[in-house]
Amino acid sequence: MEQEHFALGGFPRAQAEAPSRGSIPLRTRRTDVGREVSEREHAATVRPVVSATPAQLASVAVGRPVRGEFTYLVPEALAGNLAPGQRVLVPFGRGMALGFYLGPANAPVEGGVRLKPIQRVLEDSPSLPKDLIALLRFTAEHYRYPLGEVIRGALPPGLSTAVDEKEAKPDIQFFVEALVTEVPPQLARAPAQVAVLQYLLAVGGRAPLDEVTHAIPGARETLKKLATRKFVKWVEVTLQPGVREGLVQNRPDRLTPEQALAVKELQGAVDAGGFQPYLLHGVTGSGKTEVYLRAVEHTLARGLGSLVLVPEIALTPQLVGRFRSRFGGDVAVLHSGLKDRERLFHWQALRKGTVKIAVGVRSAVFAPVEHLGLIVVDEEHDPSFKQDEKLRYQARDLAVVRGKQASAVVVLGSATPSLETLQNTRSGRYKLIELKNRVDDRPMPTISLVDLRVERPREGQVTEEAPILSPQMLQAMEETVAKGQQVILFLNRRGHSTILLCEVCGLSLKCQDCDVCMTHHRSQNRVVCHYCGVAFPVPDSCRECTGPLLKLGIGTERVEAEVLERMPHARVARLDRDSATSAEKLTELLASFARRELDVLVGTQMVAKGHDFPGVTLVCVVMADTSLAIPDFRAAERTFHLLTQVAGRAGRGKDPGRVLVQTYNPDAEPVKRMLAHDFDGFSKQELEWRKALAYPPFARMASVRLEGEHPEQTAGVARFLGNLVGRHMPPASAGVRLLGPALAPIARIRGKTRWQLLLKAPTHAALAPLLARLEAALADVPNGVKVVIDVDPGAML
DNA sequence: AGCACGCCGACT
DNA sequence: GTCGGCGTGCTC
Repeated sequence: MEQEHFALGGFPRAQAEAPSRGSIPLRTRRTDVGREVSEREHAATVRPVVSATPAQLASVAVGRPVRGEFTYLVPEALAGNLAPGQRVLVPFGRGMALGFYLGPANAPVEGGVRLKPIQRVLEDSPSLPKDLIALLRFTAEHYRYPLGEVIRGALPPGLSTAVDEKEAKPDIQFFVEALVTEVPPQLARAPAQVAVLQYLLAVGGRAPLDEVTHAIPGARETLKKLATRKFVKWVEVTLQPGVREGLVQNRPDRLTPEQALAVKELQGAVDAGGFQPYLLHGVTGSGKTEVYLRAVEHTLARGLGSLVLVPEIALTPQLVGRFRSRFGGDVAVLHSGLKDRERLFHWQALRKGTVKIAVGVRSAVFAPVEHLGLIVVDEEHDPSFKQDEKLRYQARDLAVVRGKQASAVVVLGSATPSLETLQNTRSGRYKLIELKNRVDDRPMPTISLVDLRVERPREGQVTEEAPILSPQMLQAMEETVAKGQQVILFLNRRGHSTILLCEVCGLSLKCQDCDVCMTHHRSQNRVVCHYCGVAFPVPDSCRECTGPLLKLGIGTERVEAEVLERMPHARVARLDRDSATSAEKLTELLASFARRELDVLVGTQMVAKGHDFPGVTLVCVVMADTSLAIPDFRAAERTFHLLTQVAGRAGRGKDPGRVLVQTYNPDAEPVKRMLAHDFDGFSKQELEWRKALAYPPFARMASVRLEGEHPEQTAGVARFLGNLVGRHMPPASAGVRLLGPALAPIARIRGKTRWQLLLKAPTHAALAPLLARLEAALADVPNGVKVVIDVDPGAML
């Protein structure tokens, strides 16, 4: 408001605004005919006559964190040579900046700015294809992020700096190829070589060297040994279409009737051309991946490109392997481990159309796949599709937008679809394809409940030694291991005990800088804050009153310890962020479990994701309650997803699976419904609840998060922004609601006070003007307070 | 993000 | 009296 007044010179709005629209920034000038015209008019009437071409003005996104597009003059030498999507060098501020030519600008800039000319063009053919420009523009607009930064972030590092075009070095890539079809017995005493060879065989016998060395550390040396023993050979491959002979050996001949129908439907849609979104709702183990593969195969045969998004490559090596083994060099696998040069190479290969399939994590939604015919989002409900820093985009949502812009078929696949996608299907926007049965008629696992209120009486004392595995669970584990089958134990909390409570004064040990309890990690003999990472030796008494500390709340470390104690003969490992410290460690642990070198795997949600371990016949949920109490409107949905996904790890091989769920809340909706395999019932109920309270998918949200050193100042800014929203609130009929400002659920992290505001509205369009206001107001926020706007937020924490 | 301009403390 | 602290503001 203050700013508006200042800009308008204190005139009453009505008087000041009308003339300002057209003429404020324009000086007048005298023309040949002696008539006074404004510069705007001058530009419009005289310039085309004086100099030849009308398209002398270029709209350019500058690769700096500044909002909006900038207008530049097109030097005569470049006129006609510019193509949208080209990287250009532009004078910006005092120096030069990387820019992206977006197209001709139609009007000169207001405010009497003297335009500067584009310095030069950095490449002959545009790095950005046209349809990507549209997607990136949408992204910048929707998620309120500077367009130049959005573009720069989408490009591989080699293209996101102002250097001249460079061809990615290798048009060849090193592959390694297995010369045997199974692990030869003479390797029995060389586990490293076995591991590498097994990886190679698992992905179809051939893989890029980089991929293998990324998956298995030290594989380079191991491969050299294998090569001298003639078990593998090195191949130089020119990445061009048609290098996939002999790569289709794991293609099943038969599909289930459901799969066949799904494939037929998708192939038909690809043939028909045009935008068509689908939800592929298939129970765990129903063979969704094979449906994707067939659809991609068909799309490729039509000469069209495919884009496949997966939640986390490290957790889905099998899926990547299947794409690799089916399509060989026609696939670009885009993951975080790529080196700059590889990234650039893949980008250019896709851009040139020599590689037509991209498989990757959320950022791959911006991969320059040419002639896009099909987009697949696997495990579409997975929260990792939402980026939680900088540009806070939802890759699954952008995939649908991209599909629409490119007139492509979009397949969102999941066993537990998000309620957003489900609602889009119910409303008829997406078509539904269902896979209700598992492949080979494998039964769904049987699920049974252990009511901890009954099964684990407190016996009058709560101690560190109180058992956490019920007799039923232990017995089931014993039976399973005795049969040579495998067990997964799931608990979504790290550490040994999660609360250290003083027996005398009742205070629990909290982090000094964060508003959370410290977790005891016994293996490190330390207490750790899971938010800021601070750690120190376990205190033996209360900080306040020196009373003795009680260790409450269980984590995976404690579960592991108990399994080791109760089943000393079993081979046990733990999989969580503490044990899988690197991507390599993680793959190694998973591979080791897959090779059945372990009987029991204890883990956090890392064990829940799409793994395919045929040996697992028992899944135990140690405590289903951990994610129920989180103050987030999606807590129930998350819990249901997590439980269903982890249960889905059971019985994927020839032996039937079973699931045991321990809980203190057997009547909680997600627990009850998961037990009954009742996805429809759960989602119906949950959707009703969301509708009643106007939460997504029946509303759009944006959250404004503040974080600041000084509690008072931060609170002040939160109130300021709250007032600002209040003043610009549209009429009540628009249905926009402001919740807060309020202290965030975790009010302090790393010593910074946190506040948040939540905006809800029936549509994003109703929200957009408010967000624009907020964004403009951020300039007035003092430096000590950081504010971010999160459009379509994932978690509320 | 850079890189200015711009008003208040310790130094030749 | 100057050198310089980093607080706001702009970059076509």
